[in-house]
Amino acid sequence: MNDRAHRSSRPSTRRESKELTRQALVRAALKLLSRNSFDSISLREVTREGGISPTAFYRHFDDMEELGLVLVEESFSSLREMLRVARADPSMFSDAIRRSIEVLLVHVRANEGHMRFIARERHGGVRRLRRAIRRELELFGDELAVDLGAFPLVGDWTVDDRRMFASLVVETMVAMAAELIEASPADERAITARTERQMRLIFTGVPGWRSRPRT
Amino acid sequence: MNDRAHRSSRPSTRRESKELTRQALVRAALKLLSRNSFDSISLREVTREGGISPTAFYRHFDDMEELGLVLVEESFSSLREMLRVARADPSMFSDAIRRSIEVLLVHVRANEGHMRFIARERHGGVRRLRRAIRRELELFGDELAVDLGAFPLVGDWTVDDRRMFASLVVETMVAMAAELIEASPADERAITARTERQMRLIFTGVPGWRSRPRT
DNA sequence: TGTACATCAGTGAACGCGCGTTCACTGATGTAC
DNA sequence: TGTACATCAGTGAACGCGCGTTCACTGATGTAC
Repeated sequence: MNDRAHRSSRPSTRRESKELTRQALVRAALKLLSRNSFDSISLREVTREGGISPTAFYRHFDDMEELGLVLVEESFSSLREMLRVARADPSMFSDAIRRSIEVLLVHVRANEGHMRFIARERHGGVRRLRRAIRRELELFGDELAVDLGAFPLVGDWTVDDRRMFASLVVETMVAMAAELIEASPADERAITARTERQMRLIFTGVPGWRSRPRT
Repeated sequence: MNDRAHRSSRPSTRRESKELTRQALVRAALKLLSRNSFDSISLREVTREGGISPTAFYRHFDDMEELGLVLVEESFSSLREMLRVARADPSMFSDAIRRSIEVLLVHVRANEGHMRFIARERHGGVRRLRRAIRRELELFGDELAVDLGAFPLVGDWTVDDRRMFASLVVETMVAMAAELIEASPADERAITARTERQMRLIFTGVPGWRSRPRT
């Protein structure tokens, strides 16, 4: 009993190796997605890249769409982790805009596959992926809306206005990420600098914004 | 001689019907693109939808990519036409933001195929299409930067600041268009209203923006 | 205007290829006692 | 601990299908004289 409980508390070798194969498939898909969009890569390509036979794919996913949904979850959990770490960063208070852009830049460079997947499939050819990504971006925006409430004045805005604000920020940041992925390192500075000025312009409007409920 | 000149001044029946077939292929591609992304639709699908045999495709385009580039040109020439008409609209002066959003809304509803193509292939799986669309969006932004110079204060900004401003506006407008395409008519009002507030927030920052050359 | 020839948009058969999915299987890992 | 059986991740052959591209062709339209 003790021994059994002990064994089942850590994954068996079989489970472990299945998990490794699964991760290989996910990584293979992300690699192929750097050149093509999701609805044009094939199950056979993914298994070839992942190093298993086509038939073994079904031991892990019902079909390609299910793999796509896993990619959505993965991509956004890494984004949420980014937000969590950023919140704990003390330099956020003194220079939030510049620091946020820096954090996103680092995240994009460290998670190119995930960010490209989000940018590409957000408006891509697979409905369920579009919906899943839109939903995640909305949740992300809601989280950000709370953080934005910590800025002077914004805390007194209506919930609706904070959401409007957050979605503008999210949109601007996603646009920067998408552009960075395509750009050469030489253009990096120009892109982040322009985005920073755009963010500053947006924030410059804050003191003049008259937030009232339900016009 | 007179007779020949006369004949060649209007398109022959052969040219006309070739042009009609070509347009049928373009329309067929746009229709298929409402369900899939460009790199996952096939030449045979396009010709099937267009009502000709697969082999006749090559009478009009070298390959699918060339068709895609034609779609980019078409999509942006309709967008530029929109901008041209909007400029001549007298109500633009009194209520530019609301009116611009209204114009774009009408354009999206009248040109769903084109706008979906831009949103989808902008970050899609075909490199040449991404580049062509990015280039067109930059040109569009440059045109808009000139128009924005007509606003109070903005006319005195540096070229670089006007471009930064224009690209923020373009990004926000493209995001609205992409969202409208996916949305049900019931959500239309909420989307345009939110975008209008975002635009107003951005413009609220204008008086506070200190534009100077080369920081 | 009439005739003889050139052009060329569109056809249909054919090709080799990669696809998603099924099936019966293998053999290593896990479990019961 | 050892044995006998169960589980199940991964295999390889096979299927029917749609793909892009080639080729020689047809016949209506266009052109020269």
